[in-house]
Amino acid sequence: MTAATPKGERRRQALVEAAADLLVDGGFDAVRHRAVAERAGLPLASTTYYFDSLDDLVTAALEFHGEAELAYGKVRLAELDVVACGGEAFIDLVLDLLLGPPAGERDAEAVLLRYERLVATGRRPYLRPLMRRLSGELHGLLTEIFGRAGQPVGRERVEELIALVDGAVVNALIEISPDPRAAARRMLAKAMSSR
Amino acid sequence: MTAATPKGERRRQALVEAAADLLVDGGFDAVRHRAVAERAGLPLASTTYYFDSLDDLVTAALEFHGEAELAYGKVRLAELDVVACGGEAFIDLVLDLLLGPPAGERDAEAVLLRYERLVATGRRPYLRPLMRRLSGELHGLLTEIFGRAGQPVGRERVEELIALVDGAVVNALIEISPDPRAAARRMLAKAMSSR
DNA sequence: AGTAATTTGGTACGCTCGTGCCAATCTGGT
DNA sequence: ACCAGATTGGCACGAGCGTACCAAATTACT
Repeated sequence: MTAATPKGERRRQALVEAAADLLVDGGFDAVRHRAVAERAGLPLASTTYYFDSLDDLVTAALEFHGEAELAYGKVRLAELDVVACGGEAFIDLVLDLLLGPPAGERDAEAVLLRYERLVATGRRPYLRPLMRRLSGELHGLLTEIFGRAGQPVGRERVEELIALVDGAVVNALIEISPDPRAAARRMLAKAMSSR
Repeated sequence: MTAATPKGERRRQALVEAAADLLVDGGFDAVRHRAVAERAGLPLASTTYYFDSLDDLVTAALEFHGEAELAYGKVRLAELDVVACGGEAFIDLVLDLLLGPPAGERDAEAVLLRYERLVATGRRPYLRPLMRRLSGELHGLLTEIFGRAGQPVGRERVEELIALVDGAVVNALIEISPDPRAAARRMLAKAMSSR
């Protein structure tokens, strides 16, 4: 069900944002009708009025969150300063695109959803079209960043670097005090310096 | 609670195996008291008698499954034929260690748990000690395989190759017809030929 | 054989969940 | 102002969940 009224559209959007927040805080399991309604300050039934099912709500929340990430990436791309984009700064830029802006103490948690959603797609085929689109746009963004920074790369090389970062992150998640960004940074620095 | 009787120990083990099966088939969410009891052909209460909580049961199931994987890896290591271990065959061996034996049509599903558990550890700190141990043993096994095959590698190189495979897999999970093994194979072949 | 400890398994409690229902209310077009 | 359609929100149903309980049965040990 989609809203037909401006106010209705605002309510629907509030639900999507509340669901996206829950997604970040507690993962897929945290997105429940009642939790979403409460966080949005709306009655329970509004969640079933605007979304055919919980899967619909989860999909909308994931799309909203993914688009926000891409928007952040586009901003970073637009404000890219080609001259001040040396090795260190460039690596940080790539990491910010792939993992989001550094979140300090809560970095591991902030990064987690990026991988939960990949793995979750394995058991939720209905997420595949969305995830493929988001992933494709991210690849494009990254390719453009490399080109703009004077290091043009092919599709294979981009996929290789992304895989390296992603693999480093998921393996870092099991550490006592996980610092996935640092692990990814190490891998990325080594891979980019050796070519 | 741990069993004090031989029969009790057998029952407990049956529960662990049933839970491990459910873990493979349906992921973490599928491991429920009732589902485990039913699959093991035991009454519901046996699950709470032998395990203090569901987390305990999940942990035991994951440990059982992980040990089985390591045992498989050790077998492959033991039967390694150094001469017939050329590039292609060696890559397949490494993939089998990291992803388990090829499962044909259901390969994507079989591989999935290996990554679900990494990501799940992000929100379940109680899994960290176990996952660290399993991961450490796998790294050791892989290092030994490389050495035995006449390509000794350092810790950093092993971690890099593992990250490459893992990253390739999680990114392959969102494809229409996921073939994570093929994606990992491509990455691995390229990385190992270029050095 | 007898007693104590362990194990068994049926049952129930309290809770959360997704979802359906429907009278009341609001809104936009005429 | 009026009315059809959109929206609201309180409520309840049935299912599944983790877990506790406890009398009966079994087992281990002297």
